[in-house]
Amino acid sequence: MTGPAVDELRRIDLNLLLALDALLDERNVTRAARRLGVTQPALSGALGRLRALFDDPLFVRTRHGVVPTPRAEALAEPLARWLADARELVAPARFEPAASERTFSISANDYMQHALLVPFARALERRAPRAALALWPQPEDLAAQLARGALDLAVTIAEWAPPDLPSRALYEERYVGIVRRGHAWTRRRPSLDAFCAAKHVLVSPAGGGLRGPTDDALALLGRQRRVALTVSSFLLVPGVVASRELVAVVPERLLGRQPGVARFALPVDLPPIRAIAVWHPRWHRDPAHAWARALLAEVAASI
DNA sequence: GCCCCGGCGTATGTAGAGAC
DNA sequence: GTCTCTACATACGCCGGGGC
Repeated sequence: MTGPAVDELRRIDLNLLLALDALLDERNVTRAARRLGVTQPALSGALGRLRALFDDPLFVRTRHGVVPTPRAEALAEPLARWLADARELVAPARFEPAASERTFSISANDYMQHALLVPFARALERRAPRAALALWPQPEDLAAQLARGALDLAVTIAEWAPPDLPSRALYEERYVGIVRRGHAWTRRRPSLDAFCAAKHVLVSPAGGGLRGPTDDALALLGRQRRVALTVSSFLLVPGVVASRELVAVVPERLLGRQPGVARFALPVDLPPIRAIAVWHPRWHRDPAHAWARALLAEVAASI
């Protein structure tokens, strides 16, 4: 809206419309003034401004008060509608999951999508059947995507989250080692030497990276492992390990009931995975966003 | 900090109707 | 015709917000 239309609206004082509403209801300036908490002359002044605004007397005096002119009568219904809309506009924002058609865009790596966001999608379908969920891979410019509103939330681990963004802890889990079923390590924990000498599969979502949390933990001990293969997806790891003489270190939940692979005890201590949700501050008080965050935390607590 | 403007309250004026 | 009551309008001063 621009130009003359905006100028017209600028001339309208909401208090004048409230005065008109009270006058239409009470048909008495003194009682309408009392209802609005102002004095009679103040409301009389407001009536004068209303008359100038609408270029109509609006009310004429009678023995027992005032009666509206046809112009004022005609204003009654649209005014009531406008005031109801205005009250709705300033009422506290609400979110109705059952009626919402909002699309929630969430990024996460493929493993977290599998472990957390697939159950979240089921919960969302139950609670907000008309809403939609868009899952995205973790972008390199995560903070920028959140700031632009391209993403509502990102599920990531605390160490990788952009600094200074609001976040909420979701779940913790530990790393486990996996090898092909029947491998000697499934019966006896490997030595650190054997572990470092084995051929490892490393997940590098961005592709090409040759370091992970396992390498950092080994580096603290002055050791190094042999990475023979990198893949871009956690979900590829069990299949790769099941068919070759490779070992991998993966989040515990990834193992599940994967055929052909079995876990083994790691000879090195790794810090737990702390999964968190992060978002941009501008969404912090958005009712729909807060509802989705709470649902995500609820699902995370149940997996 | 000063000035202007708009809105409000107090005091008062005005108009209409009823009682006598 | 005059007084009284009720209700709205007007004059004036004060105050707060906005612009410079």
